[in-house]
Amino acid sequence: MNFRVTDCDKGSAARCGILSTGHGEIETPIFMPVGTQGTVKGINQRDLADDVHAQIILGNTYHLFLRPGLDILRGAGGLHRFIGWKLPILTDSGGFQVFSLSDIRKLKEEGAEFRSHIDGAKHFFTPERVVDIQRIIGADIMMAFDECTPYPADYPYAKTSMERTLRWMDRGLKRFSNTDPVYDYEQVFFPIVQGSIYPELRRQSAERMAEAGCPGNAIGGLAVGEPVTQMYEMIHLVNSILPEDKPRYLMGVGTPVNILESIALGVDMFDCVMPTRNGRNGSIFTRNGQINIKNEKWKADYSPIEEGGASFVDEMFSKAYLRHLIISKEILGAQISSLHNVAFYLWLVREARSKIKEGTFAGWKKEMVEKLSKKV
RNA sequence: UCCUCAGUAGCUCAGUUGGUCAGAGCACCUGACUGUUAAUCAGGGGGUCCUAGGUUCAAGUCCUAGCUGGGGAG
Repeated sequence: MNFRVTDCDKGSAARCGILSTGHGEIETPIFMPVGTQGTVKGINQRDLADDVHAQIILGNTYHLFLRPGLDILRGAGGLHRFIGWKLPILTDSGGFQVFSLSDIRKLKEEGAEFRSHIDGAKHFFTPERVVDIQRIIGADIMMAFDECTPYPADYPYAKTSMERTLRWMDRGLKRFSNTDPVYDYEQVFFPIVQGSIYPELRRQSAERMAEAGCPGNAIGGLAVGEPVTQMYEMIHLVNSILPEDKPRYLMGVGTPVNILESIALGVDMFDCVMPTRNGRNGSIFTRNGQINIKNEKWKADYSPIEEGGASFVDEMFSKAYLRHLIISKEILGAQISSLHNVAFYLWLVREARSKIKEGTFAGWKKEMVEKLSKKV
């Protein structure tokens, strides 16, 4: 895998780059829609590629391992073929599930034991096994197994957690180096910086990642409840340590404003469930702010969802119609709002790239942040 | 005409032997949602308990009459 920074913003750490993978090139900064179970919920693969212009999507190791399972994925020839997606895929390792499914897992030095939320069966995930699984899934970019440290975490816990994640990173990287892709394209391995909100821990973690020399690095454990200013401080600190010539991936973030601010801090890759999940629940992101389409005020608003919006649905359907669909719990409502929101996110990063290239990013970002912060 | 059952929130209904009995679900309104156990979750407004009398310290709860609706008999 190769990463090439093509343009740098003068007023901030924002930059544009091209990341080439086994399934083609990705322009950064990029937003990666989340497709946990081999589907970006509510959006089919053709719309995802042709309308949304997604360049890469996510899958999840834990969820795909449980269902459909490795035999089915291997039999299909990997996740790309299984789901009919020709562009790159990044898989999260299950590290987030260590956090989000804390009730049904036991954390040990060796790894994490999960009780399947589907049938209760026990499964032991180790840093090595998670690499093996991601080999079989066939992710272009596979993530190290980590613990997404919960918030708040006191210093001793955050330190223990961060250090274990470092040891897991070493083990995962070793397994990665000693194994080959299952299919006929390159796979790469990204480690994940942890350390909660403690600068000292973040620094240590980031330094070790930098040393490891992987083709890309991720920042995890943020946007889990801490104040946003602290999140930005951590990103700023970590990005000052992570190598400039490698892509930086901020995991699980975030709101459109979070994304713009983080691009300004030098982040290149993002993923978040927000556009799909919030979309299903009636939140519509637009250039002029966030809309709760369930609100009564849209009941008879026959204007387009978003004039000049990024998706074909924006001018094809009205707010009143979308409200009707969402309130009636019609499947199409979830589909339209997901498509709109994800297209909006991709539009946002596309605009950011072009502003960085033009050298007008700072002013544009300021203006956008103001607009995007509003509730309409 | 008689018998019988029912009448409690916008809707469908819970409310034990009269004493936190003014409740639920849905609907409506509003809010959350950040590497997806979420087409989810939380909160809010809203009722002269059909009407009028009566019994009782106390009545959606018991009694009488009426009104409305369902079922049945003639």
